[in-house]
Amino acid sequence: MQDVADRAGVSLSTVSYTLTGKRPVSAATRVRIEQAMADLGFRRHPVARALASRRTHVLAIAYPVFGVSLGATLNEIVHGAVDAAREADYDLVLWPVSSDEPELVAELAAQRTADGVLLMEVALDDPRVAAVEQAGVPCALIGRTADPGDRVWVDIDFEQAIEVAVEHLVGLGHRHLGFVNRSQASFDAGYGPVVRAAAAFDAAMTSRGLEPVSTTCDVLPVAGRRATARLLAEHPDLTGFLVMNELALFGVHGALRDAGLRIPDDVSVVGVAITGEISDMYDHPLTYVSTPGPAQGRRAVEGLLELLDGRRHAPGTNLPCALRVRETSGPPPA
Amino acid sequence: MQDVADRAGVSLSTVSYTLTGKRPVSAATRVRIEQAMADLGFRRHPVARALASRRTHVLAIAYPVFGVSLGATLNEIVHGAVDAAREADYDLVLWPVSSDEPELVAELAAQRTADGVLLMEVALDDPRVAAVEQAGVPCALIGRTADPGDRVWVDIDFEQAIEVAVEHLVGLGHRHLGFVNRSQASFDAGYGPVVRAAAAFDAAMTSRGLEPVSTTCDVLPVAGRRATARLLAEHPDLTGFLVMNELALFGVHGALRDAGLRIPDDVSVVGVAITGEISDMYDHPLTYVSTPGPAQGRRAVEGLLELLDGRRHAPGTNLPCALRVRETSGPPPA
DNA sequence: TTGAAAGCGTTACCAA
DNA sequence: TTGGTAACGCTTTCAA
Repeated sequence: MQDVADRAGVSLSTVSYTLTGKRPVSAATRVRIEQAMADLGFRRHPVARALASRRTHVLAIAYPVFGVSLGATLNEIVHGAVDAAREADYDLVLWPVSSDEPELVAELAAQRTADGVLLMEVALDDPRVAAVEQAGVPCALIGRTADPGDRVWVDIDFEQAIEVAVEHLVGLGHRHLGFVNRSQASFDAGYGPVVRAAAAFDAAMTSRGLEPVSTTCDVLPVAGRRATARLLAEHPDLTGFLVMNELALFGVHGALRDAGLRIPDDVSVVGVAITGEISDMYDHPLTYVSTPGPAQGRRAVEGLLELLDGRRHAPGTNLPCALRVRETSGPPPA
Repeated sequence: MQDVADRAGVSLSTVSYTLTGKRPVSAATRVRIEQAMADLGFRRHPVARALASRRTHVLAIAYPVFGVSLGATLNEIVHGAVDAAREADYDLVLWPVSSDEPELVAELAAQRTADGVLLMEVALDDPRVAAVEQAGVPCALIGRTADPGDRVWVDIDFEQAIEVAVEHLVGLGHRHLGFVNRSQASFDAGYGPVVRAAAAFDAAMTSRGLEPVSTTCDVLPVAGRRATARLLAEHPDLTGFLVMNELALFGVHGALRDAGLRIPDDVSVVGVAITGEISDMYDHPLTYVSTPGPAQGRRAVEGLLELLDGRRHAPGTNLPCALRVRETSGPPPA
């Protein structure tokens, strides 16, 4: 940077100030400096910058490399986060830690190698939150804890997602719908998405005078197959299925076919909180209610940056999902 | 750190040296210093360390957030890499960049915010390699370029993987095997895994006096379904399938069932270069030839660190795969 | 609008 | 075996 200053005939500090923009610099010298930087192929050194300014200009996202999801969902969030970070001139790195390693997250945060941390797949009582905050690093939650306080959080509006799916099928004429949720274990643990979706489904059905039929299901194709088969056995009149379980989806199809049912002639299937990528993976393009995906990551980053800059941040938000009608839903058989 | 020095009654530099171990420190003072560090809850500041030592102690891995794989395969590699890095006291971060953004990789490397870069899903002519190296940052390849030179690379021994799978099925009595490869586009592009597997399958079959039947197939369940149906139509005598295509696998099953074939009674299915996680996702636990997964990441990191330390590094390696016999393979029908 | 210089928290060189 | 101190490449305060 001294080289740039010399070549532009100014002091080192002026170069720094044209870079940071924290002090007015006359147009003339700015041009000379920029020219000098171009000539010399100058690049700011982030490490030195971080040391001097006590800001790394890096955001980290705890990325669960061993989660149970297919990756597509997480990656959409990451994508949105990356975009938002880049726009704000921040780098976004992923920390490969699974959700049950709060100590690791704590250690990484304590290193102060990132200005803020994004937490994905946040549980109701997530030790990672305290881990990060105790290190004095602000964090944003994708999902939310039981009591998020005035933290930055971005969650999915599961109530709306379920409502939209039910409305779609009921609107097509269905009266008997089954809901395949995620695992019983996560339900028992009070994991937000699972509990809220279960309640939302019951509400959506009963408010329409319909009987809610639902089941939890491990996040595995085989589990989906068994759960669906059981549901069909107990409720042979079911003509529509809501599935909020990426992997189980694949088993659901198998079970329906085993039962001799065609999609969507005999039975409709709607994925809930699914990405387009997953929908494409289905045998026939799956009708689904999409996750807000990128928007979640984006909002989380924006909120986190507001926090960092001391701007007041918007309160937490539940983002809505959008119905995408494709080829697995239609009117019930006559 | 000055605080630690004061409390231990030594100079700042001595504290630094007990930390780095680059200079002998008497046992007595070492103990005092460690005590002082514990008392004060001292933590080294990685940013300052990086600036002074010109080493970040961070390794980055270009993580394709929008790859076509299911994530499980990539994540196994990441896991191995993380472990190896941690053992060597390095941090490993993931850079969320897709493989077709070499400029991004170049920019990140030029920031010199990592001491070395791991590249996954390396193509035969991968611009990322030059991008990283031109920034003066060493890299290791998972997969390999057409001419890896004396770079560090770790690839899968696809020849062995195919051979093992063929041997397994032929050993069970099969004479007519079909191979479902990855996309035609990647074959045409000369992508290593696809080209090598195709050749290996032909070799394994012809060397046994058998006719090799194979097809390329997009990385999608529907594509797998169609490809398998076509293969069956053209070669009704097929009794075994090798599938080196994570997503197509799900479609293969559907096609076989559509044809009224039971697994493994009528037809056997073997996944090639698949992870256990994928195997578990199959309707019945899939017989497969596993990827070396974590070993790939581990070896790549080890090689990269050797490079960084100026130790001579081992040449590139093809890691072998292991056959896992589960429930989708058996003798052909009589 | 600009310059000079004091840090930022380490490492590593030069002496002792 | 230890201490003092100049970097490392920036940001930012204090002066002008």
